[in-house]
Amino acid sequence: MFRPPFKAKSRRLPATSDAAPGDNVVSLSETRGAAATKERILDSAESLFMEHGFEATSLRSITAAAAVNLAAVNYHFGSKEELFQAVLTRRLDPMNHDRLTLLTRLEAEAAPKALSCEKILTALFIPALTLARDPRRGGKNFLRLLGRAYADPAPFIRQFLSAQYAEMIVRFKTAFGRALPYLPRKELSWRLHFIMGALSYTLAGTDALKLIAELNPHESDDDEILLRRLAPFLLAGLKTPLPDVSDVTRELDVELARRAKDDRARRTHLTRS
Amino acid sequence: MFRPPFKAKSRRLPATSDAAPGDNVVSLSETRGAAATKERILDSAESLFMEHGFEATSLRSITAAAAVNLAAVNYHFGSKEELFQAVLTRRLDPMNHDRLTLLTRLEAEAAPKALSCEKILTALFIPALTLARDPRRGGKNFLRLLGRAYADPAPFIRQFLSAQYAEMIVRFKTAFGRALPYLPRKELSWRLHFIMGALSYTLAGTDALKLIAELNPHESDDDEILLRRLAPFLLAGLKTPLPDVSDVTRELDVELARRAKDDRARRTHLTRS
DNA sequence: CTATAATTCAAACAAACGTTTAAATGAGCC
DNA sequence: GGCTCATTTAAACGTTTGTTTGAATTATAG
Repeated sequence: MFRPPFKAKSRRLPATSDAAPGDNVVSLSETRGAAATKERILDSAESLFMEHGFEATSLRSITAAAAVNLAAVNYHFGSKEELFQAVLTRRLDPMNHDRLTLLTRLEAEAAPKALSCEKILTALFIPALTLARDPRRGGKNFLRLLGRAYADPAPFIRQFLSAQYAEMIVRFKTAFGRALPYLPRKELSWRLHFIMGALSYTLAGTDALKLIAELNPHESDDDEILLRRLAPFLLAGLKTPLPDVSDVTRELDVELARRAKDDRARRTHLTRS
Repeated sequence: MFRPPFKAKSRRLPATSDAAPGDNVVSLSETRGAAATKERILDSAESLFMEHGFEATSLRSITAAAAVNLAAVNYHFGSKEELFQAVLTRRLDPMNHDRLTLLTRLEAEAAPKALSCEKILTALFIPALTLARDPRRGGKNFLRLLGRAYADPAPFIRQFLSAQYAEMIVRFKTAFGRALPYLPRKELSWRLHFIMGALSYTLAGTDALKLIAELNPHESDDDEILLRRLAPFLLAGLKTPLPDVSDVTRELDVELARRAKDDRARRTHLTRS
């Protein structure tokens, strides 16, 4: 009997994991015990969810890769959805916390002057890069998984990500607002939206576009090079003057007007024939 | 008996659809017949794939929404995967063809001078916008679906998209290369990658980030406004000087160095204790 | 009208899915 | 040692999945 207490916030831990939180013993030489089982499941799930997506990854493939019993997922996490959230939380939570900490420190260092956009963007990028470069954790896998989760239609994923990102986004938006006081708040919201989109999309590393870039395989795997190129690109967009004085919107208007005219012409031609 | 000939490239069409290709009779007042069945399936599949993704959408839900028999999908398209490809092809093929045509025309108009980045970006955006605004076709649904397909891990989707985009990407890359001759080809590849990513991500319209933008609901649905904001943003990034003289990379280096130092300090502290 | 091929239909298929069950196993405490 | 939990295990649960089948239906051609 004895139903799994997976809903309990803090249940009695097994003997193998009585290390205080904060110690980085993680799970070295820990090959059995409940905590080790949970971690093996999380690791396998992370790479399999990354590779095939949430729906297309079966619990059987996860438990097989983790060398644990099928029922272990439901016992330790409750359900497949909760497992997925646990996979995301494990790395996303520290990363976003890292971002906030770094932003706060940089703000304190720059006080009383406002932080530059360069430094704010740095606070956004560095924690992601740190995660990607950490060899202990499957950081690269995770960032890909995260990028995919952003585009996943499943409601529970979207809800979860919104909640996870909400606080961080607000903080960064006010920071950027201070750095770009001339920029209307709504325009800033758009640009921040574009930045987060480009970041998550780029880190997802969809190889569907690898042929666009003609990159050396090893180079496209280096996230540092990637962010080093992405950051100036996004920063230029962030700092650009308001769109209503831009050349490109004028070109858009020209073509839109031409299409409208063509459309009218085609319509009258059809009614006459 | 009479097995479905869904592999035959051009099989005899039913009586209701003997219109020559190119006529835009589409399927008005066509509520029965094989062609109408195929189109109803495509419409339902488009919106359901958009809403739930490929894996999470069942053939039963598609056929129910289309009011056709369950077996109709396998009869007319062969399999679920082929149906998905048909859904993408139906709109993506004309849209990319439209892009190439528009680019060619603009190049001819500007000859012998090189095309400006603004005009090239226009050739990239206008066909997508035209598709989105066409009320006859579920353009908006489709663009969302497309954005999601870009992030889908399924191999057959990635392969398919690569093939669909290959030609168009090459043409646009050479056009941008002519407009930005000072820019190294590899850097251009990166920036084009970022542009395609931001475009697909933005058009996907993931509402996970709606709270970032604090937008009016109706405003976030207007793809024209969206592209009007996105275009100047991306254009500024495209035209920005090389990253090795950028301020933001310097800031990235500062923080990376600091992290490396902290890391060394932490390591020595641990070995001493 | 009749023959013939194309399409639709209800039903069934085997396989895979997430989840649940109850017994077996394991380790820590008195 | 015996007791008590937490954990693991193998098996089965009931659904749902994409696909196939063969007959019924419909439309076209001669």
